[in-house]
Amino acid sequence: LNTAGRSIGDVAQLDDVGLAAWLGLLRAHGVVAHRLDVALQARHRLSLVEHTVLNQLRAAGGRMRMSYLAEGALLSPSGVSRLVDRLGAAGLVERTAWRQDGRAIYAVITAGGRRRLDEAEITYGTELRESFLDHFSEEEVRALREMLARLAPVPSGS
Amino acid sequence: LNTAGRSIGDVAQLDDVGLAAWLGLLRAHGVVAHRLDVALQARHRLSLVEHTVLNQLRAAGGRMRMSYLAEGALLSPSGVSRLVDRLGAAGLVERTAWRQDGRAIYAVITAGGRRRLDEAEITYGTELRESFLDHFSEEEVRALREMLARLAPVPSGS
DNA sequence: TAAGATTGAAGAATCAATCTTG
DNA sequence: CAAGATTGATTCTTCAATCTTA
Repeated sequence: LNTAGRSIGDVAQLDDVGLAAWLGLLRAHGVVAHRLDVALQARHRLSLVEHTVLNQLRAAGGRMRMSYLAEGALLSPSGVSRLVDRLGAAGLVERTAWRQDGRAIYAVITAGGRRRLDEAEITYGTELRESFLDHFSEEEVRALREMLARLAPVPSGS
Repeated sequence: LNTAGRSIGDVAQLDDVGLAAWLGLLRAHGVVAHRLDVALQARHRLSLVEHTVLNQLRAAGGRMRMSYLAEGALLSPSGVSRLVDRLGAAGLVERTAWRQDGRAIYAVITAGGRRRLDEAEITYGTELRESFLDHFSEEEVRALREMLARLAPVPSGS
Protein backbone atom coordinates (compact mmCIF):
# COMPACT_ATOMS: atom_id res chain seq x y z
CA LEU A 1 0.00 0.00 0.00
CA ASN A 2 2.94 2.35 0.46
CA THR A 3 2.33 4.25 3.66
CA ALA A 4 4.21 7.53 3.92
CA GLY A 5 6.70 8.48 1.19
CA ARG A 6 7.54 6.49 -1.90
CA SER A 7 9.73 3.45 -1.52
CA ILE A 8 13.30 3.06 -2.54
CA GLY A 9 14.46 1.89 -5.92
CA ASP A 10 13.46 4.47 -8.50
CA VAL A 11 15.89 7.02 -9.83
CA ALA A 12 16.11 10.44 -8.21
CA GLN A 13 13.65 9.35 -5.57
CA LEU A 14 13.34 10.86 -2.13
CA ASP A 15 14.12 8.68 0.82
CA ASP A 16 11.41 8.42 3.46
CA VAL A 17 13.51 9.96 6.21
CA GLY A 18 14.24 13.06 4.19
CA LEU A 19 10.62 13.48 3.21
CA ALA A 20 9.51 12.95 6.79
CA ALA A 21 11.98 15.59 7.98
CA TRP A 22 10.54 18.10 5.54
CA LEU A 23 6.94 17.24 6.33
CA GLY A 24 7.84 17.58 9.97
CA LEU A 25 9.24 21.03 9.35
CA LEU A 26 6.15 21.99 7.40
CA ARG A 27 3.90 20.83 10.18
CA ALA A 28 6.02 22.23 13.00
CA HIS A 29 6.05 25.61 11.33
CA GLY A 30 2.32 25.55 10.85
CA VAL A 31 1.54 24.61 14.42
CA VAL A 32 3.95 26.99 16.13
CA ALA A 33 3.26 29.92 13.81
CA HIS A 34 -0.47 29.48 14.17
CA ARG A 35 -0.26 29.42 17.92
CA LEU A 36 1.87 32.55 18.07
CA ASP A 37 -0.42 34.26 15.59
CA VAL A 38 -3.57 33.48 17.53
CA ALA A 39 -2.09 34.60 20.84
CA LEU A 40 -0.61 37.81 19.44
CA GLN A 41 -3.81 38.74 17.66
CA ALA A 42 -6.01 38.05 20.64
CA ARG A 43 -3.89 39.81 23.24
CA HIS A 44 -2.03 42.49 21.30
CA ARG A 45 -3.81 43.02 18.00
CA LEU A 46 -0.70 42.02 16.06
CA SER A 47 -0.42 39.29 13.48
CA LEU A 48 2.72 37.16 13.59
CA VAL A 49 3.99 38.82 10.42
CA GLU A 50 3.39 42.28 11.83
CA HIS A 51 5.23 41.31 14.98
CA THR A 52 8.10 39.90 12.97
CA VAL A 53 8.43 43.10 10.97
CA LEU A 54 8.31 45.32 14.04
CA ASN A 55 10.89 43.14 15.72
CA GLN A 56 13.13 43.29 12.71
CA LEU A 57 12.80 47.01 12.58
CA ARG A 58 13.77 47.41 16.20
CA ALA A 59 16.65 44.97 15.85
CA ALA A 60 18.01 47.03 12.96
CA GLY A 61 18.12 50.12 15.10
CA GLY A 62 14.64 51.39 14.39
CA ARG A 63 14.67 52.04 10.65
CA MET A 64 14.82 49.92 7.54
CA ARG A 65 14.36 50.38 3.85
CA MET A 66 11.14 48.93 2.44
CA SER A 67 13.00 46.57 0.14
CA TYR A 68 15.19 45.16 2.91
CA LEU A 69 12.15 44.73 5.08
CA ALA A 70 10.66 42.65 2.29
CA GLU A 71 13.70 40.39 2.11
CA GLY A 72 13.79 40.00 5.84
CA ALA A 73 10.14 39.07 6.15
CA LEU A 74 10.04 37.05 2.93
CA LEU A 75 7.32 39.26 1.52
CA SER A 76 6.83 40.80 -1.90
CA PRO A 77 7.37 44.55 -2.37
CA SER A 78 3.64 45.14 -2.49
CA GLY A 79 3.14 42.95 0.54
CA VAL A 80 5.49 45.10 2.60
CA SER A 81 3.98 48.27 1.28
CA ARG A 82 0.55 47.26 2.49
CA LEU A 83 1.83 45.84 5.74
CA VAL A 84 3.51 49.16 6.49
CA ASP A 85 0.23 50.87 5.58
CA ARG A 86 -1.50 48.87 8.27
CA LEU A 87 1.22 49.40 10.86
CA GLY A 88 1.22 53.08 9.96
CA ALA A 89 -2.53 53.37 10.42
CA ALA A 90 -2.09 51.82 13.86
CA GLY A 91 0.62 54.35 14.67
CA LEU A 92 3.34 51.74 15.08
CA VAL A 93 5.62 52.83 12.25
CA GLU A 94 6.14 55.87 10.03
CA ARG A 95 7.47 56.29 6.52
CA THR A 96 10.32 58.69 5.90
CA ALA A 97 12.10 59.64 2.71
CA TRP A 98 15.85 59.43 2.35
CA ARG A 99 17.69 62.51 1.17
CA GLN A 100 20.52 60.70 -0.64
CA ASP A 101 18.17 58.79 -2.89
CA GLY A 102 14.66 60.07 -3.39
CA ARG A 103 13.47 56.66 -4.51
CA ALA A 104 14.14 54.83 -1.27
CA ILE A 105 11.64 54.93 1.58
CA TYR A 106 12.46 54.01 5.15
CA ALA A 107 10.01 52.51 7.60
CA VAL A 108 10.73 53.79 11.10
CA ILE A 109 9.36 52.24 14.25
CA THR A 110 7.59 54.75 16.52
CA ALA A 111 7.58 54.96 20.28
CA GLY A 112 4.13 53.37 20.13
CA GLY A 113 5.55 50.56 18.06
CA ARG A 114 8.28 49.87 20.59
CA ARG A 115 5.74 49.93 23.37
CA ARG A 116 3.50 47.48 21.56
CA LEU A 117 6.46 45.18 21.01
CA ASP A 118 7.33 45.35 24.69
CA GLU A 119 3.79 44.57 25.68
CA ALA A 120 3.77 41.54 23.41
CA GLU A 121 7.07 40.19 24.63
CA ILE A 122 5.74 38.02 27.45
CA THR A 123 3.08 36.55 25.22
CA TYR A 124 5.55 35.86 22.46
CA GLY A 125 8.09 34.33 24.80
CA THR A 126 5.61 32.19 26.65
CA GLU A 127 3.93 30.80 23.57
CA LEU A 128 7.21 30.19 21.80
CA ARG A 129 8.59 28.34 24.77
CA GLU A 130 5.54 26.19 25.31
CA SER A 131 5.00 25.30 21.69
CA PHE A 132 8.61 25.03 20.62
CA LEU A 133 11.60 25.49 22.91
CA ASP A 134 10.38 23.41 25.81
CA HIS A 135 10.45 20.32 23.61
CA PHE A 136 14.22 20.49 23.26
CA SER A 137 17.34 20.51 25.38
CA GLU A 138 19.61 23.54 25.25
CA GLU A 139 22.04 21.51 23.24
CA GLU A 140 19.35 20.59 20.75
CA VAL A 141 18.20 24.17 20.38
CA ARG A 142 21.73 25.22 19.50
CA ALA A 143 22.01 22.39 16.98
CA LEU A 144 18.65 23.29 15.48
CA ARG A 145 19.63 26.91 15.12
CA GLU A 146 22.92 26.05 13.49
CA MET A 147 21.32 23.64 11.02
CA LEU A 148 18.43 25.86 10.04
CA ALA A 149 20.74 28.82 9.55
CA ARG A 150 22.41 26.98 6.70
CA LEU A 151 19.29 27.04 4.59
CA ALA A 152 18.55 30.72 4.37
CA PRO A 153 21.09 33.39 5.16
CA VAL A 154 19.49 36.38 6.84
CA PRO A 155 20.05 39.54 4.81
CA SER A 156 22.19 42.13 6.56
CA GLY A 157 21.08 45.42 5.02
CA SER A 158 19.68 48.42 6.85
CA LEU B 1 21.99 48.85 20.38
CA ASN B 2 20.81 45.30 20.94
CA THR B 3 21.36 43.44 17.71
CA ALA B 4 19.18 40.37 17.33
CA GLY B 5 16.92 39.27 20.17
CA ARG B 6 16.53 40.89 23.56
CA SER B 7 19.29 40.49 26.08
CA ILE B 8 19.35 38.37 29.15
CA GLY B 9 18.23 39.48 32.56
CA ASP B 10 14.52 40.18 32.47
CA VAL B 11 11.97 37.74 33.77
CA ALA B 12 10.35 35.27 31.40
CA GLN B 13 12.61 36.52 28.65
CA LEU B 14 13.64 34.54 25.61
CA ASP B 15 17.28 33.69 25.21
CA ASP B 16 18.87 34.72 21.93
CA VAL B 17 19.67 31.19 20.86
CA GLY B 18 16.10 30.04 21.25
CA LEU B 19 14.75 33.03 19.36
CA ALA B 20 17.33 32.55 16.62
CA ALA B 21 16.35 28.89 16.30
CA TRP B 22 12.72 29.86 15.80
CA LEU B 23 13.48 32.68 13.39
CA GLY B 24 15.65 30.24 11.50
CA LEU B 25 12.78 27.78 11.27
CA LEU B 26 10.46 30.53 10.11
CA ARG B 27 12.89 31.59 7.44
CA ALA B 28 13.85 28.07 6.38
CA HIS B 29 10.21 27.17 5.98
CA GLY B 30 9.54 30.26 3.91
CA VAL B 31 12.45 29.73 1.58
CA VAL B 32 11.99 26.02 0.99
CA ALA B 33 8.21 26.16 0.73
CA HIS B 34 8.37 29.05 -1.69
CA ARG B 35 10.84 27.27 -3.90
CA LEU B 36 8.76 24.09 -3.99
CA ASP B 37 5.63 26.12 -4.64
CA VAL B 38 7.13 28.03 -7.55
CA ALA B 39 8.53 24.91 -9.18
CA LEU B 40 5.34 22.87 -8.75
CA GLN B 41 3.15 25.65 -10.08
CA ALA B 42 5.34 26.33 -13.06
CA ARG B 43 5.88 22.74 -14.11
CA HIS B 44 2.81 20.91 -12.88
CA ARG B 45 0.09 23.45 -12.15
CA LEU B 46 -0.03 22.41 -8.50
CA SER B 47 0.45 24.65 -5.49
CA LEU B 48 2.48 23.22 -2.63
CA VAL B 49 -0.66 22.87 -0.53
CA GLU B 50 -2.47 21.06 -3.32
CA HIS B 51 0.47 18.73 -3.71
CA THR B 52 0.58 18.10 0.01
CA VAL B 53 -3.09 17.21 0.08
CA LEU B 54 -2.85 14.89 -2.91
CA ASN B 55 0.16 13.22 -1.36
CA GLN B 56 -1.63 12.78 1.91
CA LEU B 57 -4.59 11.31 0.13
CA ARG B 58 -2.50 8.80 -1.70
CA ALA B 59 -0.55 7.91 1.42
CA ALA B 60 -3.81 7.18 3.22
CA GLY B 61 -4.78 4.68 0.57
CA GLY B 62 -6.59 7.04 -1.75
CA ARG B 63 -9.46 8.36 0.35
CA MET B 64 -9.80 10.61 3.35
CA ARG B 65 -12.56 12.38 5.18
CA MET B 66 -12.68 16.14 4.66
CA SER B 67 -12.15 16.86 8.32
CA TYR B 68 -9.08 14.64 8.60
CA LEU B 69 -7.70 16.19 5.48
CA ALA B 70 -8.05 19.56 7.20
CA GLU B 71 -6.11 18.38 10.25
CA GLY B 72 -3.43 16.85 8.11
CA ALA B 73 -2.90 19.93 6.00
CA LEU B 74 -3.43 22.38 8.86
CA LEU B 75 -6.31 24.03 7.05
CA SER B 76 -9.70 25.21 8.23
CA PRO B 77 -12.81 23.25 7.23
CA SER B 78 -13.72 25.87 4.66
CA GLY B 79 -10.17 25.92 3.40
CA VAL B 80 -10.27 22.21 2.64
CA SER B 81 -13.69 22.46 1.10
CA ARG B 82 -12.49 25.03 -1.40
CA LEU B 83 -9.23 23.26 -2.02
CA VAL B 84 -11.10 20.08 -2.86
CA ASP B 85 -13.34 22.16 -5.15
CA ARG B 86 -10.28 23.23 -7.10
CA LEU B 87 -8.76 19.76 -7.21
CA GLY B 88 -12.14 18.40 -8.24
CA ALA B 89 -12.47 20.92 -11.06
CA ALA B 90 -9.05 19.80 -12.27
CA GLY B 91 -10.17 16.17 -12.16
CA LEU B 92 -7.62 15.18 -9.54
CA VAL B 93 -10.03 14.17 -6.77
CA GLU B 94 -13.70 13.31 -6.37
CA ARG B 95 -16.12 13.66 -3.48
CA THR B 96 -18.03 10.62 -2.31
CA ALA B 97 -20.60 10.24 0.44
CA TRP B 98 -20.25 7.65 3.18
CA ARG B 99 -23.15 5.28 3.72
CA GLN B 100 -22.64 4.82 7.48
CA ASP B 101 -22.88 8.51 8.21
CA GLY B 102 -24.53 10.79 5.71
CA ARG B 103 -22.76 13.80 7.15
CA ALA B 104 -19.24 12.70 6.34
CA ILE B 105 -17.77 13.32 2.90
CA TYR B 106 -14.71 11.55 1.56
CA ALA B 107 -12.27 13.03 -0.89
CA VAL B 108 -10.93 10.33 -3.20
CA ILE B 109 -7.89 10.70 -5.40
CA THR B 110 -8.56 9.87 -9.06
CA ALA B 111 -6.32 8.11 -11.54
CA GLY B 112 -5.58 11.55 -12.95
CA GLY B 113 -4.60 12.73 -9.49
CA ARG B 114 -2.16 9.87 -9.05
CA ARG B 115 -0.72 10.52 -12.46
CA ARG B 116 -0.22 14.19 -11.68
CA LEU B 117 1.50 13.28 -8.43
CA ASP B 118 3.79 10.91 -10.28
CA GLU B 119 4.64 13.55 -12.83
CA ALA B 120 5.51 16.01 -10.08
CA GLU B 121 7.69 13.60 -8.17
CA ILE B 122 10.99 14.40 -9.86
CA THR B 123 10.39 18.11 -9.50
CA TYR B 124 9.43 17.78 -5.87
CA GLY B 125 12.37 15.55 -5.06
CA THR B 126 14.90 17.64 -6.88
CA GLU B 127 13.82 20.93 -5.39
CA LEU B 128 13.52 19.50 -1.92
CA ARG B 129 16.97 18.02 -2.11
CA GLU B 130 18.63 21.13 -3.46
CA SER B 131 16.94 23.56 -1.12
CA PHE B 132 16.85 21.41 1.98
CA LEU B 133 18.28 17.92 2.23
CA ASP B 134 21.60 18.56 0.53
CA HIS B 135 22.54 20.94 3.32
CA PHE B 136 22.61 18.14 5.87
CA SER B 137 24.28 14.82 6.52
CA GLU B 138 22.12 11.71 6.72
CA GLU B 139 22.66 11.71 10.43
CA GLU B 140 21.48 15.29 10.70
CA VAL B 141 18.38 14.63 8.62
CA ARG B 142 17.42 11.82 10.98
CA ALA B 143 18.00 14.07 13.99
CA LEU B 144 15.98 16.84 12.41
CA ARG B 145 13.10 14.53 11.66
CA GLU B 146 13.08 13.16 15.17
CA MET B 147 13.16 16.60 16.78
CA LEU B 148 10.54 18.17 14.57
CA ALA B 149 8.23 15.22 15.06
CA ARG B 150 7.98 16.07 18.75
CA LEU B 151 6.26 19.35 18.05
CA ALA B 152 3.23 18.25 16.12
CA PRO B 153 1.94 14.70 16.11
CA VAL B 154 0.55 13.75 12.72
CA PRO B 155 -3.10 12.72 12.97
CA SER B 156 -3.71 9.09 12.12
CA GLY B 157 -7.33 9.02 10.97
CA SER B 158 -8.56 7.87 7.56
C1' DT C 1 16.04 53.45 -19.00
C1' DA C 2 16.43 51.26 -14.48
C1' DA C 3 15.52 51.14 -9.41
C1' DG C 4 12.33 51.62 -5.68
C1' DA C 5 7.93 51.81 -4.18
C1' DT C 6 2.86 51.89 -4.63
C1' DT C 7 -1.87 50.58 -6.64
C1' DG C 8 -5.53 47.58 -9.21
C1' DA C 9 -7.15 43.13 -9.92
C1' DA C 10 -7.27 38.51 -8.57
C1' DG C 11 -6.39 34.23 -5.71
C1' DA C 12 -6.48 31.79 -1.53
C1' DA C 13 -7.40 31.49 3.35
C1' DT C 14 -10.28 32.57 7.43
C1' DC C 15 -14.48 33.36 10.56
C1' DA C 16 -19.28 33.34 11.04
C1' DA C 17 -23.46 31.80 9.44
C1' DT C 18 -26.02 28.15 7.14
C1' DC C 19 -27.50 23.72 5.59
C1' DT C 20 -28.00 18.76 6.17
C1' DT C 21 -27.91 14.48 8.60
C1' DG C 22 -27.70 11.82 13.20
C1' DC D 1 -29.42 20.03 19.50
C1' DA D 2 -24.53 18.36 17.82
C1' DA D 3 -21.41 16.98 14.00
C1' DG D 4 -19.76 17.58 9.38
C1' DA D 5 -19.40 20.23 5.52
C1' DT D 6 -20.27 24.25 2.58
C1' DT D 7 -21.08 29.37 1.43
C1' DG D 8 -20.78 34.75 2.10
C1' DA D 9 -18.00 38.42 3.44
C1' DT D 10 -13.58 39.87 4.56
C1' DT D 11 -8.57 39.97 4.85
C1' DC D 12 -4.03 39.23 3.31
C1' DT D 13 -0.93 38.29 -0.32
C1' DT D 14 0.71 38.26 -4.96
C1' DC D 15 1.57 39.67 -10.02
C1' DA D 16 1.35 43.20 -13.35
C1' DA D 17 1.09 47.83 -14.31
C1' DT D 18 2.15 52.48 -12.86
C1' DC D 19 4.42 56.38 -10.86
C1' DT D 20 8.51 58.88 -9.37
C1' DT D 21 13.36 59.76 -8.98
C1' DA D 22 18.47 58.71 -10.53
